[in-house]
Amino acid sequence: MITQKTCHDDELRAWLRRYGINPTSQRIEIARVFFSRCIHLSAEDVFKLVNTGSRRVSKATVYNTLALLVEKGLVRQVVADPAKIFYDSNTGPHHHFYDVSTGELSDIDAHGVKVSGLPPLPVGTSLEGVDVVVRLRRDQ
Amino acid sequence: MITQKTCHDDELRAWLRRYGINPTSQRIEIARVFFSRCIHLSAEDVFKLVNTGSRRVSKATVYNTLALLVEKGLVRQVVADPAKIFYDSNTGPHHHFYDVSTGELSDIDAHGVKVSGLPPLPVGTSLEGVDVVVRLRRDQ
DNA sequence: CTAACTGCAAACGTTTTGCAACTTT
DNA sequence: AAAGTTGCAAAACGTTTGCAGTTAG
Repeated sequence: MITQKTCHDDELRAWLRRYGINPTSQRIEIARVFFSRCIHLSAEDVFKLVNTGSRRVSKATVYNTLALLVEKGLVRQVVADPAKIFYDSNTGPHHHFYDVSTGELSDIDAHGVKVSGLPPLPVGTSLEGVDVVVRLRRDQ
Repeated sequence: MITQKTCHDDELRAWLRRYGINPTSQRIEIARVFFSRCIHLSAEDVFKLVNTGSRRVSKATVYNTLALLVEKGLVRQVVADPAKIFYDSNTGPHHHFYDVSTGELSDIDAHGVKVSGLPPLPVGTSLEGVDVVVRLRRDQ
């Protein structure tokens, strides 16, 4: 299900630096999993992926780095599952299908999707984002 | 912030029974907090509210009962905060503002709000619901 | 040398679970 | 007695933190 594409470290290093992140070897490993095909990953997924084979990255570093990637805008958090946070390397405007039976998250291109008729924001606040989660259940 | 309206036990008993829930004294206490004004409550909120004064309801029972209320459709879960689940006694169609600075959740009436242009559901799945969470941040 | 980063383990807050005791029929 | 419900404590889970040790500029 989770595929891993090999990327040159130089590419990843450049990507991180472009966003003002010091590219350490652990951060490059973590960046690699987001550069690869699968874009919806929990912290646990990332931890497992970077620790396949001989590499060793601790949980603390995974969480620290994920927080850093979110802060710097390379990756965004998706709150869809009560149990865990997903990290999404697709930072363009889009929404999500969330399969409550499997816990799987998939993209809905924001192209064409429109949310209209929202009331104005409460005064003294500014918009962080609009999340649309379409929850669905697999039929038996 | 959290107000409590007194309700007759008979009313609450009837409400629970209507949904096929055996109305024990603890379940009545928990139902009471949802019958009252405030509709967005975390499990912790409910635990505190039912344990003001002399009443004693354990955490396990709070969680058991909340799960039961969700299963029977008296209350719905709202996933907006990564740290905790909200329970919402407003089961009609509506959406939410979520203030990321305070953790406060407030309703957006679905009246007038329209989500259009969503792609068809994946085959073999059926719709559970569409959640729209407008995340906002308090200005400093 | 210094500042930044990492790993471990322990702590944290929320939620779940096992089980004995208590109700209710 | 049987079935359903409750409370406690302990455990589980994802996440965060403190700090000593390591690495990189």
